[in-house]
Amino acid sequence: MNMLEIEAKWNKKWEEDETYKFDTSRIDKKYYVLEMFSYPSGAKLHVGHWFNYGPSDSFARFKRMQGYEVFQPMGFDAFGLPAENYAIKTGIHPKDSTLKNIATMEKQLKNIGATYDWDYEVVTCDPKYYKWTQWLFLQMYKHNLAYRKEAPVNWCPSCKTVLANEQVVDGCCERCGATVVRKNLTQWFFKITDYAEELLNDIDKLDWPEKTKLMQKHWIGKSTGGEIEFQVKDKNIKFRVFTTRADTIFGITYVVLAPESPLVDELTTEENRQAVEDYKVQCSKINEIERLSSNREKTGVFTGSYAINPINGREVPILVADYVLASYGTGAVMGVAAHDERDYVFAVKHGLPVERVIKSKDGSPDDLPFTDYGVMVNSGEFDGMTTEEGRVAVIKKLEKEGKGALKTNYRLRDWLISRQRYWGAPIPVIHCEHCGAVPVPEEDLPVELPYNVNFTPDGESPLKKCEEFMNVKCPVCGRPARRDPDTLDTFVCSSWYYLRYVDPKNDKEAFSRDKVDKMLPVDKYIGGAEHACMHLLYARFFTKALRDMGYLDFDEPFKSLVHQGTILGPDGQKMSKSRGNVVSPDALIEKYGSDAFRLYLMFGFSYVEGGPWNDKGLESIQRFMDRVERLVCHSRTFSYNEKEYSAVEKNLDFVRNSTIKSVTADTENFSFNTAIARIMEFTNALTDYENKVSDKNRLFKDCVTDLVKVLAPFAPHFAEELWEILGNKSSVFNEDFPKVNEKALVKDELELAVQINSRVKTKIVVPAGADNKEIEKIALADPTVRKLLEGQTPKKVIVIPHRLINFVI
RNA sequence: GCCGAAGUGGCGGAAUAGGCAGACGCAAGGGACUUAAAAUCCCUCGGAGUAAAAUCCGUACCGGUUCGAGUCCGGUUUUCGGCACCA
Repeated sequence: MNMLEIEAKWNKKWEEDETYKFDTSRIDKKYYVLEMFSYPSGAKLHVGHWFNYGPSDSFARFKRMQGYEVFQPMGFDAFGLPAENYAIKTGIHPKDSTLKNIATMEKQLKNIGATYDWDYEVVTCDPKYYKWTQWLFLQMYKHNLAYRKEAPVNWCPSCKTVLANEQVVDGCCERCGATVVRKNLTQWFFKITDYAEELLNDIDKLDWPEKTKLMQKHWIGKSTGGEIEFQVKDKNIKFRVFTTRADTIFGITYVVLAPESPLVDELTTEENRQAVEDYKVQCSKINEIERLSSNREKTGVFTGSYAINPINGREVPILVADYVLASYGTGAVMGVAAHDERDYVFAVKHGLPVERVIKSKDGSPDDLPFTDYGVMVNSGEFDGMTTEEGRVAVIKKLEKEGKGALKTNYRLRDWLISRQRYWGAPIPVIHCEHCGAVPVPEEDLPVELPYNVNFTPDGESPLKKCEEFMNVKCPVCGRPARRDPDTLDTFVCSSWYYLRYVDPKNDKEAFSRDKVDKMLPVDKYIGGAEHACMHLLYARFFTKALRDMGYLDFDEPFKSLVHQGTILGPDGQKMSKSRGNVVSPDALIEKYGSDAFRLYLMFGFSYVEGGPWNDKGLESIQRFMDRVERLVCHSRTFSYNEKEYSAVEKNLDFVRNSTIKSVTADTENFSFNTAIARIMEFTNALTDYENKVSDKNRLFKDCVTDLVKVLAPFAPHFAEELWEILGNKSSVFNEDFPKVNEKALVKDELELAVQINSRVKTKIVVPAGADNKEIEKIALADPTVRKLLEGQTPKKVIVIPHRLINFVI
């Protein structure tokens, strides 16, 4: 077969017949399969894209054959940093390069032969799309879920530009090598923390990989504890710390502020100011991952001020140290050297006292620091309380005095959405000297991204330099005002695209409520595990926020989730241009066809694991396809009898039905490699029958028909061609996926392994219905078993139905 | 560093809920057919051991639980993903 011709033939036919157009009249049977949309990078589709889209499409086809009306849209996550960097390097405008890349990728995606309905395509950089991204921002703003505050950015003092984390290499600018510092800018945030509790609680309802759920739980990072208020000695200043271990309050020997805490300036005395300022500069050069590294030396300086422990009036020094983060809790912690690992290391290094106030419950001697839960000692009225009791009792007491409160804290931070970049959706806000930050009226959307912009980095956001964009009239007072020069994080665009897909041409609203309520949630969402915490959490947040605003009526966007693994380069490294290990499928597809290529990807790798690329097995896939083709062609030439099944036929029927059963279950689980292995076994059994049985039963022909059907989702063009060869006029994808005849799977006899002391020694055959007693009896009557037992009476007999019997002697 | 996951033949990978490790395939070796090659078909294929068996060892490493561990528990180690401005 010339696979290229066949693929072209069927692609054309499917398009003409609109085989895969979503039929809205069957919406009650809908099944929404969604793959994470692509970033349109310059390169062509690589092996990784195919690994994502090919198997997902096979899954979609499988669902279609099960009778579902499958909705499988495709689109592009088109804004983002790479296009802008490319523009800076080459002068090619991000819009031009992006649209060109999209055109190329669309063409290539069509070649996969997937069941995408391109009528529903979504492109995030299209003003018709980002109009609604901006509208969603306005809704967030209206519902108090968007606000501005100061937040640090990576700043390259030499390029005078903000850098993405990715552009910072070992603390230096990737372009010029200058040391990157942190600098505060006023930026927009979404209040995702308002939903922390619900985001956490609903995780358990999701059919997602357990590891992903766990990662999100840790990311949200709920911890229950309390806030404790400290009075600063000789100053009219109070501040709070968050702690989960209020029971250690008598052991506080110092207090630490994050270097970025606004309190630092207020609390630093004149003689300490220089040292503190120097320290802050030093800290601004270190990133958070390094800062939190527990084996890094714990640096810090004294502010010169003292805090008063509210429980016992004791004065303790206030220090500044970078192991405390401004973004978590209150940006201040109490130092309990005896009962916290980091505090202990810090205290020892800085000569601070270590005072023990918790002893272990069982009284065993233990080393410092003792971080387990225990019993309070040297703690006045609280002595004898356990950690569990004390951590509440201490806060309760302080609460009565107005010096504390029980408090739940989350590690999750609000979502920073401002980007000081060009290639993104402009933030629809106007800044007026008189009226402040004013949202753009909805009727003025979209705020279109101007084309003629100088995006070379020189200290300003690119949009800020575009006067015709920046200068507008204030929508409230009409006086001259300026637009917000920043654009939205691309994660904002991708947090709602699954909603837009079902209604992409709607120019009255972001999506019709009726449509999303009928089509959502997504039944199967497929994408990389690297999105576990960010994209997947942001999308969940959007859904919940929109629900509360009354725009939709479900709680979770993605009912079921699967992560595909990564195909690495042949060297075992992640594919990248710079490593030069990117594998292009084009030549292989030209040689073997896209079906063989897709089959190989599904057969050769675990879908969830991925692995290093090698194309050694592709030929074998071709051989397999040849075998199937031969079977199909031969099957037309035989004449068949309709006799009752002999043992050979019974066995063939068994293989047929166990194949159907396994392939159904495996495909459901995205275990494509084993599904295809089962189809190969079925093919082998059929070949065997063809070669060995001359008077062929009608069963053979039926099996060949089923073989083509079960293969269809995995090799769509090939199967469609075979289906035609078998004399059918309609598409094989309008057929039902074969159903299991359970009766054919019932065997009269079973083979069991016989173990002596848990080692397999021999096998016995027992009637299928035999109970444990009977099995034991049959085994004991077996001459080989009797010999093995050497006349001994087993101490214990264990029967595992359908598997084995074990004699312990 | 922290969080999450993985480690099985020469290779890709299988092993419902703790029950016959290595399904399926690749590579390799041997054979059949052929003038020959290709294609196709058949056999062998974790290691040691043996004439063949028996037997022993074997799922990263060390230890544990169990009649029985690739699977569960404790520890070690290596690799991969994420760590909030790559998407």
